[in-house]
Amino acid sequence: MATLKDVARTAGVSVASVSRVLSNQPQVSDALREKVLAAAAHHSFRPNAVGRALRGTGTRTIGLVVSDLLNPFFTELARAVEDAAREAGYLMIVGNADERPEQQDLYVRTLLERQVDGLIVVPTVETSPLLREAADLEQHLVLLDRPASEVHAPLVSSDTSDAVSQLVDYLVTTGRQNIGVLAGPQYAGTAHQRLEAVREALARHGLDLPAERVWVGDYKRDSGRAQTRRMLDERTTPEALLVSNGRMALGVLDTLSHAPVEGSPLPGDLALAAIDDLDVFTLLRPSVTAIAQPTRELGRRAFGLLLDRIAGKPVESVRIPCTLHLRESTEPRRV
Amino acid sequence: MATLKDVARTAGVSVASVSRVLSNQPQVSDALREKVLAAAAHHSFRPNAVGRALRGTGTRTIGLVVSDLLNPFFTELARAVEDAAREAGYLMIVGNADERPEQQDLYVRTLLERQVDGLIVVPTVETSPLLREAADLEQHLVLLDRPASEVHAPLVSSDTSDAVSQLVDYLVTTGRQNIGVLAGPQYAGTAHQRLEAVREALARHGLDLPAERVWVGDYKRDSGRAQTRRMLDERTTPEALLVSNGRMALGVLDTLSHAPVEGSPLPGDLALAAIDDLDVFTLLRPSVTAIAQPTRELGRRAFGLLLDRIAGKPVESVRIPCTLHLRESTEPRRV
DNA sequence: CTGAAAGCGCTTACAG
DNA sequence: CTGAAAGCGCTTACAG
Repeated sequence: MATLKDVARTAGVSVASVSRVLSNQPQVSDALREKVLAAAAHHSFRPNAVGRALRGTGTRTIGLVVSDLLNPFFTELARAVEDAAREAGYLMIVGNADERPEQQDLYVRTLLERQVDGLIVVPTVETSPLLREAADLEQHLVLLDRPASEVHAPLVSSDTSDAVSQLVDYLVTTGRQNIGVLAGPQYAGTAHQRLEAVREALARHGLDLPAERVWVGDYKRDSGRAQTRRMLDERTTPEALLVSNGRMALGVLDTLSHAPVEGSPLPGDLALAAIDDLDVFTLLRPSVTAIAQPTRELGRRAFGLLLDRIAGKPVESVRIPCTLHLRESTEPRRV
Repeated sequence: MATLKDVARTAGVSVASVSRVLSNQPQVSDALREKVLAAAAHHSFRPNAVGRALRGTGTRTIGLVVSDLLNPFFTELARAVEDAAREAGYLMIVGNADERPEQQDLYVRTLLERQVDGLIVVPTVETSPLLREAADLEQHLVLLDRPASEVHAPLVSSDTSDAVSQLVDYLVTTGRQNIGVLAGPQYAGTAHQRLEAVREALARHGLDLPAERVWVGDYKRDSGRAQTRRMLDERTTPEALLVSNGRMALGVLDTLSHAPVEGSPLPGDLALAAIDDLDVFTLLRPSVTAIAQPTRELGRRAFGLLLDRIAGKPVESVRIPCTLHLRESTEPRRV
């Protein structure tokens, strides 16, 4: 590949002049500009961003590390961050931690070494010494979706409590008091919050959430299947089940539709709702009630905060409320 | 951030020695190694990959530009490439062209400027001067999933013809001769191939595929909805419809399930099959027959070819066959 | 085994 | 308006 030097030689000018022309600096004569542009075109010159970055003007690159890129929620989140980044002239590099702390740290380390101008992380686990260190070393860091303890960085997350509260109100007032939860994994900061939101909403009706009505999965589809089998085996099926994320809900549905008893128990016997709204929920029969997260808004705000941090402005954590979509899967019994 | 120079100063040695220790070169004394490691730890030293890359040892980064990252097929494809890259010690940067040629070129240009060691592209359109130029300038380029004309680069793609042939055989021998196709957009190289595969399979049975039984969408869900409405309005519904990708099939299902006539026409009246197998197809009722692409294999092979190119080995294009999954949506009429 | 020095491709004060 | 020169952080022949 041709370099500035090559272009300078064919144009018969200095590399400094070539650099000025190609970076659109105003103080250059038209004659010089013309010579340089012709030479650049002749060489199919493409600037080397590595050289430029080393000089210290930043890399115009941000990193995004998500906990699981195959999860459609994170795919859409990544997409929102990417759109915002591209509009602002930044390139986004995504790393997929796949819910593995070592892999998360591998990406964080790699991205820092590549001198990204800032980093957005959906923490896989609640605690990471590397993230803590990065924040303390004044790296530009923004947390997204999930909190991470002792990491001094702003967090952009969704607030499920209002929507959960509306959902619980609806279930209880239509006769379902015996409500169970398929919660997310301990290590994910969101799992705990969502569980608490249900507990508080129930408490407002004077109801409690005993341990035998809480199952725990890992946010993947298979755990939805496994926990549902356990629930059916234990004959402890509640009247309504609130599933902490979308993919587990698919697993639940899959197992219910293959349950030993002919026919699906929905919605007659078991009302079902998910936190996290998937495209397909409207296609299934019964369609699935869900709490939709403000996904694109989350991504957009996270990038906004990061830009502010890079620009040295003060930033604060942000919480954005979710929306409840009532569908067939929570309709009251017909009796 | 601390640099090699800082570490050298505190260790009381030269930067060359620090570099040698930190890159695990063998010819260093234990005493020196110890001093350097201590100093590096003291500074929380993190090597600057930009400095290293400029020196000319490559960036250990590859770029992947996909035509639409929100399409689960490409998400999984990206994931497969990422896994292969990570295992080989490479970082992958994804760019999402969103089916827009200018955006594809933006990413290709940006990635080349950042000195990626190689580039894998799912071409949004059949032709791109920039891609052609990149290939001709000896950049390491591999095309994935879709061909691009006049671009001198190897292609890794899936071969649907066998699976389509099996599917058509099944439909015809079980009494469905009037077969229609919802094809993909002209600009995608795969769309044409898939349509031809159906045409050839039908020809083997002495059947043809007239223009009035071919609808054209853009691989997105909404176009599945729109074309289905057209089909219903025109009262030209065939006995079986083969949809060229998964998301359009979801749109078709959505519209059929809301069709004016009560009840879904599946599978009694209209057999449905998709090219591209989505997770949810097994959850829907009827479950949806699909031709599954060897997604992970495609991603893995593409990265393999790229590594070979980078290593200077000769590489050839690869085609990998698809697999047919017969499900309820193509079951013969019960009559 | 270790160090001094050159150089990767760029940008930007500093002169003129 | 233009050029010569320094320097970003690293690696690697070249000496010793």
